[in-house]
Amino acid sequence: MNIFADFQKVVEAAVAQLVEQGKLPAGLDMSKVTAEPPRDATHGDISTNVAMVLAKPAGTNPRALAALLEPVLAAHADVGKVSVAGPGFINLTLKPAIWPRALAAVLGQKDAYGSSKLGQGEKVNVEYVSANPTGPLHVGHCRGAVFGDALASLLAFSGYEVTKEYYINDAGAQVDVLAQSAFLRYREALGEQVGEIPSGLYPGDYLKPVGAALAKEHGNSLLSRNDWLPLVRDKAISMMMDMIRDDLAALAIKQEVFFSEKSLQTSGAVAGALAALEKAGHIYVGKLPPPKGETPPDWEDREQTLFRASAFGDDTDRALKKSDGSFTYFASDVAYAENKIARGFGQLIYVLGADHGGYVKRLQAVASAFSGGKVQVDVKLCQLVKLFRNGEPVKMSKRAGEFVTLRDVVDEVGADVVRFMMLYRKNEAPLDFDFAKVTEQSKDNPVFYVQYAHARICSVLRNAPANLSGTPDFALLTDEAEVALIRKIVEFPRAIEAAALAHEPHRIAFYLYELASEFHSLWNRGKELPQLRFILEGQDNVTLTRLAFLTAIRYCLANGLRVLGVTPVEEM
RNA sequence: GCACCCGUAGCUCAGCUGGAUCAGAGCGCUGCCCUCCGAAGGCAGAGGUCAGGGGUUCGAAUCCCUUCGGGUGCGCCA
Repeated sequence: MNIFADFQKVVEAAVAQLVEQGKLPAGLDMSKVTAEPPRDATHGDISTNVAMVLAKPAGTNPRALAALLEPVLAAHADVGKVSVAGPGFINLTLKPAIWPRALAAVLGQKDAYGSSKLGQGEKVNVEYVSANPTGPLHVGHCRGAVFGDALASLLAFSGYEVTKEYYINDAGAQVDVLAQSAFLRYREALGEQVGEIPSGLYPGDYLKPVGAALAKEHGNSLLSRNDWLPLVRDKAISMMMDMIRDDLAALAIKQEVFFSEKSLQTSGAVAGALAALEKAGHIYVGKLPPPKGETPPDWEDREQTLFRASAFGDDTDRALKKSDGSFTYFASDVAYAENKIARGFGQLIYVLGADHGGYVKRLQAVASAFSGGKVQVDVKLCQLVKLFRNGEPVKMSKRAGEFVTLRDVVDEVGADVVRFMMLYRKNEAPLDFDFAKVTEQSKDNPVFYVQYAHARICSVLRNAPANLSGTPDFALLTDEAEVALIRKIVEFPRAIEAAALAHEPHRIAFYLYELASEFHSLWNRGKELPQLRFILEGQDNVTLTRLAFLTAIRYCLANGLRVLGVTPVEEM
């Protein structure tokens, strides 16, 4: 039950009724009409802008239109009072009976409270992480990983059919370097002294097991073969991907599709995709102008095979083949997009690092070219995470292989903390992550604060006497703090829906923080006003009511946390 | 030079896709609240020309233009 969505329909019906009576013209655009909680709760329970939005197209003014709508809305069974305020807001105060019904609905829906059919089963592809399979994930990958995963589960919760996907970059030069690095470790495993790993190769110890595995599998037979590279490469990639999957599992992330870039090339999909574009007239051979301003010193003016991305909103056309005729990385992306679209996705979401900003338009251009503009592409760019330890920035040197791995962070502070903190900020805002702060058990730490609210509720429920008699009666919840919480509970589905539509999971994190805050506030009122406590001896009806009330709050907290992939803990 | 992101309180950031006593939260600062289900909390005070300027309309922190300031990226790397 989402009373705001419900009342939006009520408002629309009221307009339709007036149209039918000939008091309003037909064909009014309802898309900007909203029904939302008013900023100030004293204005009522639901506020709609219908009169202001429709006044002009209806050829009247907001106050007059509001006056027309007022009696129609007042006739609704759940509406207690209608008032017109300000420039033409219509405020509805609902009859008190609606709240017990709303709370009862929450208790009935349990774990499903907040879920919806918003997406109507539309197929959505969320691609995230997609780190090169050349080593373990590092902190930089954390944010995109968590963000993508939370967004995927948010969309699934909202009625979309979501596929979580990882694109394996197993076709470029970097995996040959990986193979060479692994081969060195192989020789090392056979007893050779390899010394310092030459620069340009991957120095990390994590390739030692790959070398050992190769030695175990092949003995020294690879040394005498000159075709060892593909074999070593495949083994190394496979072991790196196992490691990456393990890293992701530590963050409770499990993607279902791991899509190989190489498979696109070997299967001919890349050539096929280019042929399709060619046929549609989106490809030509030509020269790109050098970038404005400083011309790169190594600039050579050469002909390339180009995609007419500029026809689809990109700044310039994009190279599909290098000057030597081989495919660019982007060509694989083109084939990959074609593949995704062929699989029937209506929306493609890419979660990328902020350094891929220049890539957004060409991805949209490709999808547009293949789908005729029908498939939507949303690229979510995640800004950098800055690590701190007690206020001091953590230094990382990539050259020396001294980067902080994702695993290091998760091992130190726990998956729940990492996940919540990564989501407690808009994706396009940079994020500071201080090891000391995020593990602190105080209200300064939002993860803790929200979890604490949930644990406190569980604590009360544990302490409740078993043999209460009577029935809950939500009409007994009349204190302002209680009423505020009921409103907040009722808002939950709306918060989820808004977050899903905007592809912004951080909104849920903020909602949960606010909900927790209202709860802690009510709790403390119980210190000053003992009659507000949850468990009251000898007043079973009140106690039962408040326990049911707490349970409803708990569903909001737990369901919201679950969407974010954070465990709702019962004790701390 | 071009494109994208950002600019809100001393600090870190929200602001529900244009709404109303709307300028908010947390930290920090000042002062309060445990005989009581978890004080691991809560309440109150001080603090901002929403970077500057213009425009769009009933209405702008939010949309458009522009200036300034910060970040990222910019043919064949992946």
